[in-house]
Amino acid sequence: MVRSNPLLGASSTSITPAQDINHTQLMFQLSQLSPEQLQGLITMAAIRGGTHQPPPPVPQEPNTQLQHSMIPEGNRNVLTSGQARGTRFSGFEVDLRLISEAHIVSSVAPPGTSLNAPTSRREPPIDPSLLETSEISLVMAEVKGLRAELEELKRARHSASDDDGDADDENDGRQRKRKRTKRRSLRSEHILSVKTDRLNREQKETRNELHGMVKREMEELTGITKKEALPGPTTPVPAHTDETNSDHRQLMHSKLDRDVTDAKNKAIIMRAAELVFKEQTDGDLRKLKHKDVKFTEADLRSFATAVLRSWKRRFEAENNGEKGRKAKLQAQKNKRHQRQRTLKAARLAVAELYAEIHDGADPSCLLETDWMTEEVSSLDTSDDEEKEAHRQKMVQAARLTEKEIECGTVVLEKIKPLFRSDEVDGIYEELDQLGRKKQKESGKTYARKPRADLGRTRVQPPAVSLYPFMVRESWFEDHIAGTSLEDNFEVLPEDPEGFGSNP
DNA sequence: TCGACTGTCCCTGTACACGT
DNA sequence: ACGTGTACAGGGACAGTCGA
Repeated sequence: MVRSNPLLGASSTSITPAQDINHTQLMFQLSQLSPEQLQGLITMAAIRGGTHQPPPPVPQEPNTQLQHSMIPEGNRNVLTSGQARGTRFSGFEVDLRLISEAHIVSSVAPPGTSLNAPTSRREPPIDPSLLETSEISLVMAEVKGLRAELEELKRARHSASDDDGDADDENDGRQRKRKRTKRRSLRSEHILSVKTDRLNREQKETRNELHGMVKREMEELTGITKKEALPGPTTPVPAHTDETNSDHRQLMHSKLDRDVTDAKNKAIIMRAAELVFKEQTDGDLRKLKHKDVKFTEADLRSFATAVLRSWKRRFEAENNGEKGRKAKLQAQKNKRHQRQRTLKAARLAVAELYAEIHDGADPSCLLETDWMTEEVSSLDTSDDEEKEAHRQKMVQAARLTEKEIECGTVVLEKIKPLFRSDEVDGIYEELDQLGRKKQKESGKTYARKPRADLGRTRVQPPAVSLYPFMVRESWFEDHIAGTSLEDNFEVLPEDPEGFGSNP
């Protein structure tokens, strides 16, 4: 099979299978090298390709001699044949195939005898002062960039496959090869974008710190802050004045009516990630609490994208009628759910006390958020008159004073789930009493929104499986049996210890 | 009287799952 | 890869209590 190496470009001639170096594989191998090793390879390739200006005579180091001597006769012919085409990097022509071949040669050499020798014992192959001005330094910059990119990919692969981290670097080449063939997803490319429960404490803290930094950077770049209304598509872009250095600069204008992939949005994401990455990888400017947690610029881009999505959502809720309505509904639902959780937490707080009174019967397992009474502040209707009439009923049921009514005191209406049996209702009632008693004994009483019970109930079965003793028989027979709801809930095989049929 | 502390309620932002 | 729906943690606002 003959195919061209994409890295060598269109001008590349056909090459034999032996010379066919997979781009990714090659870059991966190159990434394993130290800067000195790369420097050696580039120098060798340049010399063999005839593009390298010979440096002034310098004492030949043992290792550079070894590098040279390690090239077998056949490969030397290739290197010197001049048939391989070059790739132009910043005005300097260097043959990547030559580099790759030189690398293959070096990679099979015994450790310590070639390029694999420890960095500390190696000297630069040419006078370092020459590198500063020579074209090689430009190539080095290019290669350095590629190395950084490959480091990101390598780290991502490690984090995606397991949590062993750097230990994988010690694995043999066989395992590495297996890993390389693994399919990559975008998620796996981001160290800090893996599921947060797979991160350790330091990584989580660093993640939060970086997220905050990226967000602040984006706020500065766009002028968008939490308190202000989000700018619309036609809002003029104001000039930003930095009072500390009188630097007048134009704010970057986000397009919140467009996707995060929109060119302007993308530019903001890239810029914010770049600025934070530069700052937080700079030894002097780095402010992160944990100095050794690794992260990539891709992580920061991912965070920046999430920030922009969040703004976009807010913008749409403010400006799109249908989406705004949905957002309001969701907020209402969240609020109700939150109250159920509060109720659960309050009952959980006295569960131990309950168990002490009832021979160790622990009611904690009966406290699912989903099983708690709902508390709603208004009727779900768009009819204002109906709403007001319902409020009046609540106000009366809660026995509000005239003053409280005038102040618009909010009353929460209890909506009891109909599935609950008398026994479980009794347990909840006792827990609530214990809670009230506990608070009374502490001598502290706090203002709470008044509650009203107008007798409304919820027929829907809960999503969480029920214990048999919790189910009200009449509810099942009247509302569930024989209906489509019958398949919508599940009853556990037996009651918990201390309750129902398991006293 | 005032500041510190605490409980309650709710908003906001983040994380995750899922569909496209 | 992206948008969307949803759950939930964190923290702010507010109000009541307590002790100096």
